[in-house]
Amino acid sequence: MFSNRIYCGEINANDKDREVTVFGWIDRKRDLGGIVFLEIRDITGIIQAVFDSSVSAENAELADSVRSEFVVSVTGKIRERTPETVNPNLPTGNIEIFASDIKILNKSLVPPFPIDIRDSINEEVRLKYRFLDLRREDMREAMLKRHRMMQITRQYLSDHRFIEIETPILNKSTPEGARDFLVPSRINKGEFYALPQSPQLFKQILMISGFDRYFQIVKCFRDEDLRNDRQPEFTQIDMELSFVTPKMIMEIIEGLIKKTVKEITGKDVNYDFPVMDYDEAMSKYGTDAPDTRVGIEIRDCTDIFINSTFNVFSSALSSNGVIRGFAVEDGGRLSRKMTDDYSEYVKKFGAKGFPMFKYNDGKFEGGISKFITDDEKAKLVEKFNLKEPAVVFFSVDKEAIVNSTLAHMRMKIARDLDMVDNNKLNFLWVTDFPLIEYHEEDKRYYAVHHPFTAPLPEHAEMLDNITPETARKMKAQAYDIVLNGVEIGGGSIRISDSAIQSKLFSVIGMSDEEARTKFSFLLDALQYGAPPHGGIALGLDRIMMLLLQRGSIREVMAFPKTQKGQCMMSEAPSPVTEDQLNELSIRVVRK
RNA sequence: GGGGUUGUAGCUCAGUUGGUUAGAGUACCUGCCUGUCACGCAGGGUGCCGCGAGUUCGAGUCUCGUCAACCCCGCCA
Repeated sequence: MFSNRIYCGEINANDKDREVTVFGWIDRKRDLGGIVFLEIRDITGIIQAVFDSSVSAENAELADSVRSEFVVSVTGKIRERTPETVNPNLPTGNIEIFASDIKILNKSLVPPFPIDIRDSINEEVRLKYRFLDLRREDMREAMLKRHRMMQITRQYLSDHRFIEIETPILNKSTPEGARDFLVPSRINKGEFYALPQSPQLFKQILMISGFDRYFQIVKCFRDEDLRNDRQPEFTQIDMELSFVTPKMIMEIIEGLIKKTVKEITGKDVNYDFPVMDYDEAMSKYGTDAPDTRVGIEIRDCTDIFINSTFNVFSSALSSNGVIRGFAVEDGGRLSRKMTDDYSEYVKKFGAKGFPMFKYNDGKFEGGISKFITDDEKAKLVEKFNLKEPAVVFFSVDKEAIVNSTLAHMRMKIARDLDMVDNNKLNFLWVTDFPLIEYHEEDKRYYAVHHPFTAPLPEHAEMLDNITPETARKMKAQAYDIVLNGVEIGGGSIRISDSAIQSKLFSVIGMSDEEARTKFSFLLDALQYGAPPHGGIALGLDRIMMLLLQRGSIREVMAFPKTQKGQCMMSEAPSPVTEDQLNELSIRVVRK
């Protein structure tokens, strides 16, 4: 019965006079009495079928009896529409099926929300009825393009000699980094697997095994709080290569990205991805993932105000703070209300305020301008290259707060003033991340990327003599790829010198025994002829989100979870039976 | 753990200063209609105003609490 099927969206004028049968859902019905139009939808698109009661009253009556989302088969002859009845809004709008038969294959309840229009519907309802939501145009497009991206990736990487190898989902827990999802072991009572945060250790093992280029499109799991670009399970395009430099990896990734962007969006990315080191990104943009679509840059003004008598500035400077700011050439569009709101808004970043002044016709006005000396004014004009009417904002606090505040406000103001070009795709490599970071509260160092990341060769000896200050200066062979201010991937060259590896472990406060219990198999393997190697992982969901210009990665995932990690459709997570718990020797403690 | 926004018909949303019978569009149901394509026309209200307390003669509206979704900080590479 289904063997002579043709897809709705694939019928065209060349099929004229052909008798076809389509199978699909009722997208819409227009009953004009003696004539009934049905729009039939399948995975490829929509086609109109016509039922004329003067040809078959029986068929027209049956067509009239269908409702939205009924599943039908329609048989008939393809014919061209007369010019005045062509629908230019429909890809198949120049033709239609002149139906000779219709069968109702299944009925449907009235759907809880419309399938046929691109209206924004409450996400809670969409997620509960995801099976219906996925029938809608936006989701269908997202799923088809996501499939396309995975196909391109597999083809491209295979062409570049990468081999796709699966790694375990049931894994060993390592308390470094994000929280693990744990899975109790029935056979080994009291013990747990962890779901992988990434296949990091296994892909390094594969290098040692001689598979010199590995890749995998793989689910990763992190039990952390959610955001619009963060889900507890997400998909990475993970890879690892032997005998490579960062430059080689970056070239391979650029090739893949450019091909993907072309296929998914039709756009050409005809520039080499700029490379910026971490220190420059932090000083100009206050973040390691700058959105370079916005030209506003941060400038350090600490030296200008070193002798300032303005209390806000002087007290911050006396407690080791910094003063940084940026200028917005706003053409007078920033209102008093907006700047007032901003000084409230910055509090979420830990800032106490958001001092500003306006620059107009060579004069400083409003805000803190009366606390600025003529000498300071001259220096500020030069520092920010002030010419046009502009507003200059400052942040004054500890460096981390200043960076965070300015990074966020730079983007917020740009969005408020409509200064962000949504058609741009600004890719950027950020390199030379710090290798380790000192945590004030814990009084210890942490690996910024992960503890197998190699330092820059010329910085390796700094490991012998680490202080919180020198730690900031020791850089890693680590690189992130950023698109429009979102980190879409990152990786590093790994340590293959066991002396450096054990030094690094000791610096981050991990004893040999501790390292051995956590990573024993990798440390063992590294002693059996480990090739120099490195890798990278791309966030598939985030890339799709950005390329399709969707507001969250949930829009490009078939079955995402809510912010509380729940699936509205299956209602996971859920309690389990006492028997199941007993079998696992687990008791739930209720608080 | 914290801050914010939202929650009224299946869906999208309005609802004034607290005022007596809670509305619009759409969907849905019934009928009419032979070239529609967001078809049109006529008729029909299908409601736990998220939930629970409180204030009040009276609460969709005010207060407190609570739940959920979303956004953000912390957290997370």
